[in-house]
Amino acid sequence: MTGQPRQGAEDRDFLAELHAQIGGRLAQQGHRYTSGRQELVETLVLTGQPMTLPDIVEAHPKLAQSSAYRNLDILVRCGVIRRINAGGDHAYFELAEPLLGHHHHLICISCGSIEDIHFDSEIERLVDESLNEISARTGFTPTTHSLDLHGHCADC
Amino acid sequence: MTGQPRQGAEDRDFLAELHAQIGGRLAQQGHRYTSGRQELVETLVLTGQPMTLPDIVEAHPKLAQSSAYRNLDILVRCGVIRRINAGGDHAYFELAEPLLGHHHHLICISCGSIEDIHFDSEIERLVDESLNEISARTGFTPTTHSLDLHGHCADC
DNA sequence: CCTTAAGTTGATAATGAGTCTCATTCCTGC
DNA sequence: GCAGGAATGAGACTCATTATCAACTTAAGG
Repeated sequence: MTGQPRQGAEDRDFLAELHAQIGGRLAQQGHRYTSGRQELVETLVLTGQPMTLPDIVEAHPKLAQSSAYRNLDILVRCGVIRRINAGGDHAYFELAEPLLGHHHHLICISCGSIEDIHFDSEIERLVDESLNEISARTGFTPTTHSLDLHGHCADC
Repeated sequence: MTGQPRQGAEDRDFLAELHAQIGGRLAQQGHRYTSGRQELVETLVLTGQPMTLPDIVEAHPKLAQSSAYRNLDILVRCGVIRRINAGGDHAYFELAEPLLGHHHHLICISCGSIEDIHFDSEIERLVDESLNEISARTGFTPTTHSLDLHGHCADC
């Protein structure tokens, strides 16, 4: 479901529904779902992997840098896009979890690339339990967790 | 062991041994363990929580900003200190896991504070298993994992 | 339609965390 | 002691990201 570029016929339906959902979310916050924002989202969906801003602009040169940054920020605020701080020069962006599903990342400490991975749901359940217990004990109110694996990717 | 400021008598032994270990690591890479670097380490140890560079300089105004950055970088390269990218303006620094033990973080998305937490070792074992399996399948060579909880701290 | 208000865009300027430079100072082994 | 390498600190610099602002687009009323 995740991690694959989308192009087929049923994926057009997926895109249409996604756009509808996102349009709703933006409207709730008094924002418009303009063509530039749609292209931003489609670029992320079609790539199927987290992208940096230079990645995005390169893949879609029509998007002005300043607008891309501004729109990514708005989409992040609206919960449509998630910003990933991998430690390199640039932040990475991908669809937010409500749209893409809960998952984690393989982060290469050599080349900085990021790949999505999915965990066994049993493990997720156990981790969630632990986290909830810790939250209850410390008065911390969790919204999400991130479990990322750092190392060297197959190419490095 | 972690998360508590250190001041007591047996903690002086801990510090002495720590300094010895770190000195060895630095020497291996042809670096000296100067007083500025020792103070950097002690500030982190005594605080017992991840700190940003402004935190460190405020706690120890003798340290010049440029030297602090340079020395943190060297200590990170030598595996003595770990850099945490929490997403805020500043990176956080803490003792590396070989010195502080494996642990995770509560990251407040309001005020940006970071607190150390420890997991049940059984959970850690299961997570490690999953991660190893994923690594084997994808050709990824892991060095470490990060499991952080994002949300609002008790004060926010 | 016309108007108006609000949202958006893109070029550009500004911000600021982190890095680099370099002259000076400090160590350390000989 | 002293020569050579390492470290320091002040300041200049880089560059990802944000803010600014005038021009443009859109949506809703009247």
